[in-house]
Parts: sequence; structure tokens; C-alpha cells
Amino acid sequence: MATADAQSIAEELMEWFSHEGRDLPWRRPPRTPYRVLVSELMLQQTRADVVARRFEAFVDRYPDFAALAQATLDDVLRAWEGLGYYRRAQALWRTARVVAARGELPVEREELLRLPGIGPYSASAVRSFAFSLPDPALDANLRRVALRVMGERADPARAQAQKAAHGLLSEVLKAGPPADLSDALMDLGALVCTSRGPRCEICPIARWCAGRESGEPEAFGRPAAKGARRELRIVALRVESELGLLWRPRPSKGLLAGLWEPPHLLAPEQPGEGEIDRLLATWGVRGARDTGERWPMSHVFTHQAWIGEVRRIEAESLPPSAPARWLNRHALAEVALPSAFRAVLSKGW
DNA sequence: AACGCGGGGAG
DNA sequence: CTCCCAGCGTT
Repeated sequence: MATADAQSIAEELMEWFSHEGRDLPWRRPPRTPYRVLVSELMLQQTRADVVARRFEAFVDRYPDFAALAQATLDDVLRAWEGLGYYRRAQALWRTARVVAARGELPVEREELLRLPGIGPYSASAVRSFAFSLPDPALDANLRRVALRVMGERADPARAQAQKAAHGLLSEVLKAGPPADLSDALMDLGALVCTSRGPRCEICPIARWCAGRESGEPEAFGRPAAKGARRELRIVALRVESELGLLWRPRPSKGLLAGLWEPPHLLAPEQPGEGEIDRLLATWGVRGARDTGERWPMSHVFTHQAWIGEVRRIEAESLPPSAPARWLNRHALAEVALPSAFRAVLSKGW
């Protein structure tokens, strides 16, 4: 993005914002650090129009850090009722106590990040809205707008995508009043450059937008679809000896906790033969011979899908590395086997 | 990187 | 109904 483009984008945003910007309670003067912080905590994962109905009652009851710090947590939680994510109310109250004791809200990013409930977004929001510093607050709106302008397909949650968005928007915020430009970018994301059904025909910065030029602006800047699970390739081994099949218990926490598993490899790409050999060595298998027999297996979880094959291996009847064990037919019937690995037992077991 | 955490608005 | 929202803290 050329400096001249950042300048032009800033000018168009300011012009558009002057007549299309939203009138939101926390934007009205005085835009003090306290009011900014309260609004930002309320706005975490909560739409602006919902917060707009609740903001004034809260700051009327607790007008400043001192008032909030003196309240009991129970009272603050009651004032938060209906807003959800009640942990935010506790964090705000704790931060108020720190600030009331300290005197004022810090300006430095690192110091803000140490306060309860203030993460990367809120720290930047305080700096841009309360102190008018060119520090883009990368919420869902600003990420989406930036990634569409850049034509960047990356998942907005990824660090790499955020770095790119930060670079572009820093330039824009330096080309005008950072607080107003941040307001404008938020409103653009909420009213025009929406997650679904963006209205490119009325967008003031469409001329600079690669996403619009591509003809599929919706394809950029959206969170990875919930249903779109990660696909992993799997090679599971049916290692046979005269004593049975090789299995071991999985860790007691996490996916399929405590169930039993056979030797297998999971990776985004098909594993190489060397990895199979190392896997067998790790399990303490001696005299392994690949029979060449293979059959397909697949399993779909909520968050990931395994697609691959089972390979039949023959090995010597020597003790494997703990906690792996040879399980005969009787033992296999006694332990818990995830259905994901049932395919290992087909073809004769 | 992936979850859990509330509740509501929009399509 | 599903998707998504001015995210953070924890693992």
C-alpha cells in the first residue's frame, strides 16, 4: 500500500464517516479513558447495538474508576446482568481497583496488557480511542476490512493475517485522526463491509479493494467455517505377532482420552516410509515385515477428519516398549477401542 | 492453536 | 435453524 493510497483511504473514510457514522453513546464527549474502557469490555464479542442500550445506565451508576472500585463485585455483576460473559464484569471491576489505586489508566501497551480483561484488541482500543494513538484495534471489523482490501485469504484468526492487517491499518491511522479513523473503520465493517452480503456498491474505499475487484469479497476476512474441519492423513498399522495385535492406552486427557490406539501417523500430508520405520522403532517392534496388505480407513470428528489406510505388519513376539502391549482376541474385547480405529480389526479380527 | 465463556441479532 | 458479533484467559 503506497503512502498516497493510505492518505486517500483516510480522506474517503473521514468524508463517509461524517454523514454515515453511527451515533453511539460511548463516542459522545467526554470520551474519557474510563468510559472507553467500560465500553470496550462490554463490546467484547457483543454487538454495538446491544451494548448501546446498556452503556449509559452502567456509567451513570459507576461514573468513574473510583466509584466502580468501591462497589462490591456482586453489585457490578448485577449491573452487568443480561450482557453475558460475566467474567468481563469481574475483570473490569478488578481493573478499576488497580487503576483507582494507581491513579490513572496507563498509556503504554505493555502496561495495559497486564490489566485483567485487557488483551491485544482492548489495549489498542484504549490507545486509539482514548489517547488517539495510531494503534489499530484489530477487532473482527478491522480485520475483515483490511483483509478484503488486501485480497488476503488467510483466516483472520491467524497471526500472519493480523500482522498484515496491522501493517495496512497503521498506515491509514497515521494519515489522519486515529480515533475518528478507527470509528470510521468500525462502522464501515459493521454497516458496509459486512461479514455476509457486503455492500461494495456504496463503499467509500472500493477503488482500493482487491477483494471487491476479485468479484467475491465474501471470500476474504471471514473466520474459518465452523463446520470446515481440518483434514488429516492417517496411516494406522495392524502389527501382528503370535501374541496378538499391538496397542497402547492413550493419554488420560484430550481427544479419546484413556481409550486404546494402535501405532499410527497423523499429518496434513501422506507420511513417508522412513516415518513408518521410526514409528515401529518407537513402539519397540522387532523383526517388522510389511505384508503389503492395505485397506482404507476414515473417521470424522467434530473438529477434524482422518482419512487414510490400515497397513498389515508382521513382527516377532517380543515385548514392545511400555505402555504398549500385545493384545489377543480376549484382551481386545476387554479394553475400550475408539471406533476411529475399528478399521484396524477388520480383515480377520 | 483450540476451547469455553452468554446472549442476541440478522439472514 | 446457522452464523457471527468492537475478545480474553487458559491449556
